[in-house]
Amino acid sequence: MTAIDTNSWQGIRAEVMRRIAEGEWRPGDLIPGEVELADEFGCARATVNRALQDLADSGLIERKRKAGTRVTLNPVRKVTVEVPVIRQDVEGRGSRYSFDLLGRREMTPSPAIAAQYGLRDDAPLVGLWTLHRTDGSPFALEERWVNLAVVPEIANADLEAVSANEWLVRHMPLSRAEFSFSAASASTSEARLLDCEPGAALFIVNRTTWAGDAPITAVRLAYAPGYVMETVV
Amino acid sequence: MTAIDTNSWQGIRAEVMRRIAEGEWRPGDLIPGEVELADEFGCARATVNRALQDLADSGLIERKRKAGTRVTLNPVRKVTVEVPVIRQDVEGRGSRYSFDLLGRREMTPSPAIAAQYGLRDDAPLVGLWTLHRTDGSPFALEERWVNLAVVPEIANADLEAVSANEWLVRHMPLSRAEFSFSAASASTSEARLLDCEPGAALFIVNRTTWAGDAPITAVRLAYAPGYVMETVV
DNA sequence: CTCGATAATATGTCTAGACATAATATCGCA
DNA sequence: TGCGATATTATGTCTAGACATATTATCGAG
Repeated sequence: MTAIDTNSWQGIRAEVMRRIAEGEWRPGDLIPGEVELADEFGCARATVNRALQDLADSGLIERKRKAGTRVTLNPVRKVTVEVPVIRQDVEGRGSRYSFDLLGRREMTPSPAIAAQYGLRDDAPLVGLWTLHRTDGSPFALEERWVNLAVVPEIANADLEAVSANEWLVRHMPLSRAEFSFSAASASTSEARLLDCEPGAALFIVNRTTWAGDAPITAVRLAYAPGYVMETVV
Repeated sequence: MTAIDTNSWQGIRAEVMRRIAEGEWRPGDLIPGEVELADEFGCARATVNRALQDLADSGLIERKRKAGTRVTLNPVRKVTVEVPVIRQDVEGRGSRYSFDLLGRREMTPSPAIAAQYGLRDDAPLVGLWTLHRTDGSPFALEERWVNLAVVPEIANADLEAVSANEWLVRHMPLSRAEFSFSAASASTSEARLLDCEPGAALFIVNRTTWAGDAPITAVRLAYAPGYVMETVV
């Protein structure tokens, strides 16, 4: 028998999930307190606590001090997706990765960009346009700007050899990132580069990476038609 | 001073994040072991463990028994997004929610659907088409099928009064769901219903909900142009 | 030198008990 | 009755110690 022992926190989590899944505890219900469950499962309260905290993190239950724990009314709200580094995304599908650096331009932010990221309008930026390929075919089109005030060294980097993304990962400390996902129609130039019809629906990922208050880099990735992003368990 | 006490697990997490963010510990580096950190911070090892586990969950560090803990090489991979119930999404933006039930049809699965979900080809399904509105304007178009073998009662439900989604939330126990996100061009009928140009790029969310091995319902949501899904902190 | 058994080690988890904290319930007073 | 102070309670967190487990390092035999 490979069943999970019921007095491990994962076993308790599974049992609580089962009771919720089978309707024993219904959405909105108050479930027994930690001491009661610990008693039932014959384990320490801390173990029950670990299990319930995990379930609360995943949004299945809601907990409040003194008020107790209840099953969430609107179940699936938080979802985790993986936004892979493109190279790994491609290679993970068993294909060969390559990229073309299409263009590179020193620039200052447009008023909209300057306002959005709190940059001075004479802040030095580098704009980079890259086409990522899978087995030679277009995979995603990347439009990126990098804040030279924060990362001046990138001005001298050989971005033909290493993609800007990988360069930044290797040279900058980790930091906070914000993502958004949307859809957009391919412009004529995007269509040409991605080898699709103008107006085709593209999946768009925007990512901004920050170091403290200063934005390091902002990226817009337009995936070739057919790209699907899936949730992980 | 509202600074977080350094010997609470959240304080330790913050300190570890700071050391990573400021480059003290660089991507790929091995960081000190739990006992060493516990000693440095003057707390129990379990407290350090809690902090590091949390950071590992968020993908900032990677941990292996005996091998130790190191800073992740490819920082931002796991991202959490909220996929709200549409009514709450609309009302959360301060708008009035309404919906039209466009159509409803008893059906059996197409061969593709049957294969995908492991259904018999004579399994009874209900197909539902709904237009969700925000302040009267089209917001999202929903195409849904419900597995009548699992939820026979929905055949008699008044789905003009309560949307199918809310009915299911209220009557079915919570269960596992799978999501995918993509982009698609609006068909002529979709364009008419969503009040946009045919071919416009639509953001698509697919969701399948399972009870054990049996799929309960599958939904395809096509959002009106302009919809952006953002990550939560 | 290679391979398999064994030792060493960092993380994973559990326990029992304690105190902290937030939110609710209740009581007493005006 | 209304309201503020107080008690109660469920969860949140920490500790010190113990044992479990995965993985790596090492050592010995062939």
